[in-house]
Amino acid sequence: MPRSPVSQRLAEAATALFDERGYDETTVDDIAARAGVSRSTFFRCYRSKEDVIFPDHDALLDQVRARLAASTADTAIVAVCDAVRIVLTRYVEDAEVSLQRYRLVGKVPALRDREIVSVARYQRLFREFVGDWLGDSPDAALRAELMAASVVAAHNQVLRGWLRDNGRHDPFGPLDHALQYVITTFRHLEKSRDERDHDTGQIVVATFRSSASPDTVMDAIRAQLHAPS
Amino acid sequence: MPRSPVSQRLAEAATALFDERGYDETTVDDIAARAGVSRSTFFRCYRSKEDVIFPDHDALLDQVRARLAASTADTAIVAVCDAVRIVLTRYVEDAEVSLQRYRLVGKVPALRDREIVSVARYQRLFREFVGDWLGDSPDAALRAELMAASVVAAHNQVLRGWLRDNGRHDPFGPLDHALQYVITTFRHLEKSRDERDHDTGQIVVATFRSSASPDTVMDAIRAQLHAPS
DNA sequence: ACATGGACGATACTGAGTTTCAGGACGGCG
DNA sequence: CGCCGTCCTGAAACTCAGTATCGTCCATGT
Repeated sequence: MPRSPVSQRLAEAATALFDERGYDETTVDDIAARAGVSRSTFFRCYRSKEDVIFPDHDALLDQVRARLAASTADTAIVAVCDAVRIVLTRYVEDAEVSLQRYRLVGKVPALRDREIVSVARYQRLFREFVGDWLGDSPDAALRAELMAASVVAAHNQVLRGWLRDNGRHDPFGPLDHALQYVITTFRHLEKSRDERDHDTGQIVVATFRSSASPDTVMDAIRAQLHAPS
Repeated sequence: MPRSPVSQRLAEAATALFDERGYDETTVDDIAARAGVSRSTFFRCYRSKEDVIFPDHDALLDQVRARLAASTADTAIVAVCDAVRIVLTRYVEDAEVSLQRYRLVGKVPALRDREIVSVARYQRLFREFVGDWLGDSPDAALRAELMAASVVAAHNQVLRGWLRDNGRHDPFGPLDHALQYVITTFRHLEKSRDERDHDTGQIVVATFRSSASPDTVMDAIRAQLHAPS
C-alpha cells in the first residue's frame, strides 16, 4: 500500500537520499528520519529497503495474471500482447518514477539483481499460462518456456530503449513491432513443427493437367497444405 | 577458489547443515564451527553465505565467454550451441552437487533469486555477442535479445527436466533437440524478415506450359525462391 | 464515558557482512 | 641462528537490515 501519506513521504525521502548520497550510503534510519517517522514505520510500509524502489510489483503481477486468466488458448496471442501492454503502460504512466528508478538501478548491483528477479516472475507467469494453453502437445513445456522468454525479452528490449531515450518517444509502436516479431516467429515454428528436424522447409509441388479447373487446383492445394504431411 | 582444503570442508559442512536444519536455520557461525574454522575464515573463502551453494559460476562464465569470443558471425550458431553445451556439461559433471543444490534451491526463495540472477548473467553474455555478430542489421538489438533469451530458456528447460529426473537420463539429446528448435525458429525468422509485417508467408505460384522441360521449371522456381521478393 | 482496533514509536534482538588488529607459520637471507 | 616480510588465521568490535515485542496515542462507535 504505497499510497498512504506516510509511505508516500517515505518514498520521496528515499529517492531523494538515494539520489544525493547513493543507495548503499543511505540507511533506513536516514530515510525514516527525513520522512519524520520512526524506523518501525518504515518497515511497516515497506518490507525491505529495496521495496521503496519497487513498490507495487505484486499488484501489477496480479493484474497481468488476471488478464491472462481471462483468456483461453484460442485468444492466447491477444491475451499475451494485452498483458505485456499492461506492464509497459504502468511504466509509462509514471515516467518520472520509472526514469529515476532506471538511473538508480543502473548504478546499484543489488537493485539490478532485484529487478531481474521480478522480471523472472513475469516470465514464470507467462510460462505457466502458455503451458496450460498448449496442453500436452509435443514439446509443450519447451515451447511455453521459449514463448514466455521471448515475450518478456521483447518487452524488456522495448522498455530499455524507451528508458535510455529518457521516455521521449512513444514505446507502444516499437512494442507492437517487437511482439509482431515474436508472433511471426512462433507462427512459423508452429507451421513447421513437423519438419523442424529437416534442414529446410518442405516445398509443395503440385502438378495438374493444364485443363484442370481453378477450383480443382485450389482444392488440391488446400488439401495438401492442410495435410499433416 | 573453492578448491582449497579449508573451503572444501566449509562447503561440505554447509551442505550438510542446510540439509539437516534448513538454510535459514543455519548461521555462518554454525558452518564455520562444524568445519573447525573461524567465522572470519568462512568469509575469506566465500563472499557470502549464498556463495557456498554457487561456487565457481564466475569461472564458468569466463569459460563461456572465451568460447563465444573465439567465434565470429559466420560460426555463430556453432559457437552458441557449444557454449550452452559447456554449461550443461558442467552441471552433469558433478551431478551429485547439482541435484543437491537443485533440491535446496527449490526450498529457499533467496537462493532461487540468486540463481535467477546468475542465469541472467549468461543471457546478458549471449546478448552481447549475438548483438555484435548481428552488427547494425535492422532490429539487431531486438533479435539479439530474443535469441539470447531463447537459447538460455532452452538450456534451462532441458536442465530442469534433467534435474527433475534426478539426473537419470542423458540430457544432451534433449538439449540438441531444443537448440534445433531455437535455430529453426530464427532461421525462419531470418528468411521471412521482409514479410514479417504480413499476416502470413508468401506463396509462390508458378505456372508453366505442360510442355515445359523440367529444367525450365526448376530454374524458374529457383529464381523465384531466391528473389528478394 | 468507555471499549476496541489500528497506526505509530521505542527498544532489544538476530545475523550477515566488514574492518581492524594481533598472533603464528613459513620461507628466505644475512 | 636470528631477523624479517608475507600469508593465513582467529578474535573482537562494528554497521546495518530485518524481526519481534510492547506500550502509547488517537479515532471511532455505542
